[in-house]
Amino acid sequence: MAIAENHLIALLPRNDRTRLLALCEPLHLTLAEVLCDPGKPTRHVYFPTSSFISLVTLVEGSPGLEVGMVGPEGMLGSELALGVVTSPLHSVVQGAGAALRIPVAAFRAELARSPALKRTLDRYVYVLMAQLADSAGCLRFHQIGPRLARWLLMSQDRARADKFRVTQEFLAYMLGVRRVGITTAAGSLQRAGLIEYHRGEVAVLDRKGLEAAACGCYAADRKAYAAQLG
Amino acid sequence: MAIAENHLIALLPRNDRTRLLALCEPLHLTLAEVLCDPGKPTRHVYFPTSSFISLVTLVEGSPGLEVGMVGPEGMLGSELALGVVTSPLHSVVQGAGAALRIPVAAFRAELARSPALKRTLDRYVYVLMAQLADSAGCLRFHQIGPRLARWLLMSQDRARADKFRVTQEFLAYMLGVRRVGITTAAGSLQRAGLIEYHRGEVAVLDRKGLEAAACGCYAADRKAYAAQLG
DNA sequence: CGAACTATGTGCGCTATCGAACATACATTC
DNA sequence: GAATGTATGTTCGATAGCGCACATAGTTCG
Repeated sequence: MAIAENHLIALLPRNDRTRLLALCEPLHLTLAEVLCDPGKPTRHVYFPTSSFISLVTLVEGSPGLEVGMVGPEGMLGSELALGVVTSPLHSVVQGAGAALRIPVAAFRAELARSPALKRTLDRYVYVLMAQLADSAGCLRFHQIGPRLARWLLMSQDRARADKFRVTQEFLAYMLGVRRVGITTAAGSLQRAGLIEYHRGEVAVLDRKGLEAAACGCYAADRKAYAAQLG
Repeated sequence: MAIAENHLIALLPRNDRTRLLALCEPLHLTLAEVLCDPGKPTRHVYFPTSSFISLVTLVEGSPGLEVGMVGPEGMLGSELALGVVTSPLHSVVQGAGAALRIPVAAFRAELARSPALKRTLDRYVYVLMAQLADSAGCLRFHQIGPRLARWLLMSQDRARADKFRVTQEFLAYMLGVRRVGITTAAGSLQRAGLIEYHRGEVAVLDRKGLEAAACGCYAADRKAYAAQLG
């Protein structure tokens, strides 16, 4: 299954890809599952195929804040490419679905063996850094509405579906705002006919319109990814 | 000069260090000099020895926002370790002083030759990522006062002096707030006897007190650095 | 010495967002 | 079909920080 459903794996030359896939164990990620805690040793790397994951930073007893998103275009555990075996971030499953995983030891061995894999990961790390930096600027300068629109687009891309599940409570947590703030912003998007929202189920009705409503960070992120791994 | 004044260089084994230093051109960085623009190809890597540099992200016509700081503990151009020759960020000299620089081509060649250099850079990239993620959380959850205190401590560390030059205007730009916000916050710190501020010259009077006034992000950053490169 | 510039300080009304409490409405289970 | 839980909507007062305009005080330079 899932031969090329993850884009990073798809980018590998045939031989490297085959070897990597041989190490992979397919599994299902369930909503809200925590795949890794900051500081703790990474046990597996994950390549989402139809699932996606939020990267969440914690500072000083704050509730948390999403600073990155990983779906079939990326992977969890890219810090191994840097020779570091702990993640600085929380990783929470945000869209349930399928993923491939590989134990750390096996992955490191393959990393040492496959220069193509190494190069791909290096580039992905760079994309992640760009995403982190963007997140900070977006957080400071953009209002809730555009940030929400951006988030919905990013999720839609990764879920590879026009509908997906997410409560306002969760969204508030991700964006670092009150739930009420989401209620208001989502209400606007809905009234504008861009989305439909009902009890934890969002449907994107007008993709173009939503892109127009989102802040430029969405486009910037995509561009950064495309430049390195497009 | 400057044999081990940069910590990353100091970490290298003698032979690698000697080779690297042979490539280095010492130079003086002047205040507000822009060393690199996002998207543009990196021409040189820089190892500050007594200078320091701000990493600034730009989003959608916003004035900019500091997301990282590089002094004698780090370097500019670590993205080369990822095989990428453009930086995602602006780099602005924030503390004038000495640095070593190496043309990109020579540095890449040395990188290919020295596994120790590669490993050091990889770890540094990881530290930078942690700093970026922290910055985002700090920005969202911490108030101006603690953020300013953190910034002053980070600068003091990198300037390796108790006094350094910085205007409130510049500080406002770095922290992404109004100048007036800095006036107020700096006034508080001064009244509390932690710093002395006069026309672009800050003196840290009470280091411990300032650490207490800073948000936990300062300690977190140091810890992350020490864990990888301490 | 005076002019021009740079750096800091102050005051005022404004807005996005906050925090908390409460009100509905749909969904599930017994 | 009553009860419980989950998801969303509304209201209200509070506040951190904003944008702007203007005041003051060192500094530099002709």
